[in-house]
Amino acid sequence: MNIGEVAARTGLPAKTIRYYEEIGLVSPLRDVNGYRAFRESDRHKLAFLARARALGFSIEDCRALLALYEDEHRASADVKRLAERHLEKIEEKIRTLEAMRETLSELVEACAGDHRPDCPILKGLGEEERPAPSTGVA
Amino acid sequence: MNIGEVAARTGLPAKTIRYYEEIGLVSPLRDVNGYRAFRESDRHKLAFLARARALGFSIEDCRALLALYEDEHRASADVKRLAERHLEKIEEKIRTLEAMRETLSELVEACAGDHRPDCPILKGLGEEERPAPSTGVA
DNA sequence: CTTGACCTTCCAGCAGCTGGAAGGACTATC
DNA sequence: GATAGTCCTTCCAGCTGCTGGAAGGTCAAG
Repeated sequence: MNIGEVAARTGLPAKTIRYYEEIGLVSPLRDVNGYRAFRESDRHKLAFLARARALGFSIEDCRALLALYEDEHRASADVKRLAERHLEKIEEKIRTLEAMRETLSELVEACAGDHRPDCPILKGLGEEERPAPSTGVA
Repeated sequence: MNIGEVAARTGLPAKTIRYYEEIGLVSPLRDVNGYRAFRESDRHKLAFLARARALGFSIEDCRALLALYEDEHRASADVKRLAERHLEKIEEKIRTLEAMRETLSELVEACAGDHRPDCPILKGLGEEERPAPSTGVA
């Protein structure tokens, strides 16, 4: 199987597959003409990688997952630990993004979006943080 | 004001401030000793940038926002458009991450996480996509 | 024999910093 | 005046995970 076919069947760009070989995630054989010769097992590994990447696992996590995948004597606890840590990172990212969305959508809603220069978005970005937003009652 | 003080007051690392100068986001003066001499306006700009970056705006968006900020004849519509586009990207990212979280948390929950090798997470990653999950009824 | 689609390697670049080396400048203390 | 410690400077390299492009080899069809 040449790289083009593997690319088509895994959905990974050929460039990416070459890169994965370079960093040692797959090791296809070589034909006499120098072309990479992928076995079924290579294609399978690449498909595994594609799915792990699609779940947001880092390359190093993928490497670890692949090693566990190939290790018949693995403990599922090791896999689970890895996945849980990743899940937490995802949740953390979601929280960060939701905070951004919250702030940003407030600003956007407050902005007239017309020809005038007054703009709560720029105002919000330009303002020094307030020491304490008191109610004005001493 | 030296870079250290600006860093402390904006929360930006000195390295980042130097980088922002390099890419033309700020242009502090220089003392005779070669040290950067930040004016209040520089500090203000950097604080603006820090907040815009914290909302996830790209550097190029920040550059545009800064230009609008400094332009008294801007139209708030331009700012709003930029912010809305960014908001959409954030929402897109959130959706992607939530899909990941969904899939991943299902896998994690299904995994015993013990000493045995059987692991739904690895199984999920290793499986070829099904042609059609029929009910078995022909 | 040429065309075109494939494949190869290598090098550069993206974003947005971050780390480290090597060295100058300033402040305080002895 | 020497020394120590902290600040500042520049420059270069590296991080993640690819992606694009140049220059060239290979193969199948006509």
